[in-house]
Amino acid sequence: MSTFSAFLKERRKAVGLTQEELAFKAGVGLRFVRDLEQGKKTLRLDKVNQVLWLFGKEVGVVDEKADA
Amino acid sequence: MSTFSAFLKERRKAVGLTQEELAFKAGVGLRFVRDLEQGKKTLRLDKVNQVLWLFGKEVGVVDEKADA
DNA sequence: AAAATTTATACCCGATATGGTATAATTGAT
DNA sequence: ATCAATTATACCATATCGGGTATAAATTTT
Repeated sequence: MSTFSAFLKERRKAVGLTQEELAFKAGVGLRFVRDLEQGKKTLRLDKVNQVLWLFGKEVGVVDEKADA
Repeated sequence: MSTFSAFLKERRKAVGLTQEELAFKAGVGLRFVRDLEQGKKTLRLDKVNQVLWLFGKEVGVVDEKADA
């Protein structure tokens, strides 16, 4: 499950950004941010990282079903 | 940095599997396992998960530069 | 309430990841 | 040191991701 979806959707709103603004800041396409928040599971690792880095986070190994 | 590389390479050897066996068990191609352990950064999230699940782990959000 | 903004869904296209295979290099065993 | 097994690198094919755009739906603002 894309915990990324929940995490980012919340974080983005917390700092008051639109998907479009976030996409621009992260250097990814708007479509990607949408797919990401929609929970698409086949995203590319590096692109996800580009977004997470905006929040001081990144993709890593966690225990199964764990919630970061 | 693909912490995945280090994590999986070590874990795989710990259980005494070859890349080929791991690939088969995970249901991914041998080439993918190789790319993964080689630290390729543009891998697909779902494929990485297929491998991590074999070890009770998965991809998740972690603090930047953190080591799981 | 309507209007405006934001988000979701659908389509096309180009770039590339994945899988397969082959070969080279490396590692391990005898 | 030789031979076997494992791993690394390279090439080709197919599938699909990411970006862009357009439209619909949903949310927010007034």
